[in-house]
Amino acid sequence: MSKLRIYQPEFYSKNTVEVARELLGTFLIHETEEGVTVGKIVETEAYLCSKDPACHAANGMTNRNEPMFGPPGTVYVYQIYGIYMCFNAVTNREGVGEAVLIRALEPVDGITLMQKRRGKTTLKDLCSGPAKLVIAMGITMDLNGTSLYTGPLKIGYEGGKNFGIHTTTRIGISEGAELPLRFYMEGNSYISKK
DNA sequence: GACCAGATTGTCT
DNA sequence: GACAATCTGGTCA
Repeated sequence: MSKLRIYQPEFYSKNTVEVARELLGTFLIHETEEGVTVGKIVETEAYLCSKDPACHAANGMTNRNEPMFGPPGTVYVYQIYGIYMCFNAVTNREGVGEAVLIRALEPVDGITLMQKRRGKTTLKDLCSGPAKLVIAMGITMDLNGTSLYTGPLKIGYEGGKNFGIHTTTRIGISEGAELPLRFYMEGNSYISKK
């Protein structure tokens, strides 16, 4: 993990679908006082502003989705169903309102800390869902609006990629559910759903 | 294994 | 006042 390279703003400034695909196989790193946790991203979803009723930004900027309209590489964390939270990486350009939802991670480092936070020991249960990985990584609303290249939460990569990418429809939404905007790493057993 | 109901609260209409 | 980019734990097979 020592030769991880952190993605710079230019990486997030591209087409949202392209960023969602390229994020697969990269590493999410969170440095906290409790310790460092690292997970490999194995599942993502793209949320496009235009023609995507499921996107929070589809109906313009509100108090909640304001970070989505920030510069690319901004962290967008929001609470859902009262008790859970989800983590997004803002993409495209400032003012557009698009982002990539991180849906699942494969635990890489700081696993005992993840197990402590989750109250579970099974590796596959630690990060196999958007709300689970937020808990395992120790992500909170404090990170909302921070930067993925200067803050404590970062995304980096190492080496090349050698795996297939599956494209399917998204999960857990009522509108725009037919759009093929979910991507996951082929053959990985840490995704949220097969 | 599959299916289903309940939890619980910020945000928007 | 209704809903939401979910998870968990229960039941039934």
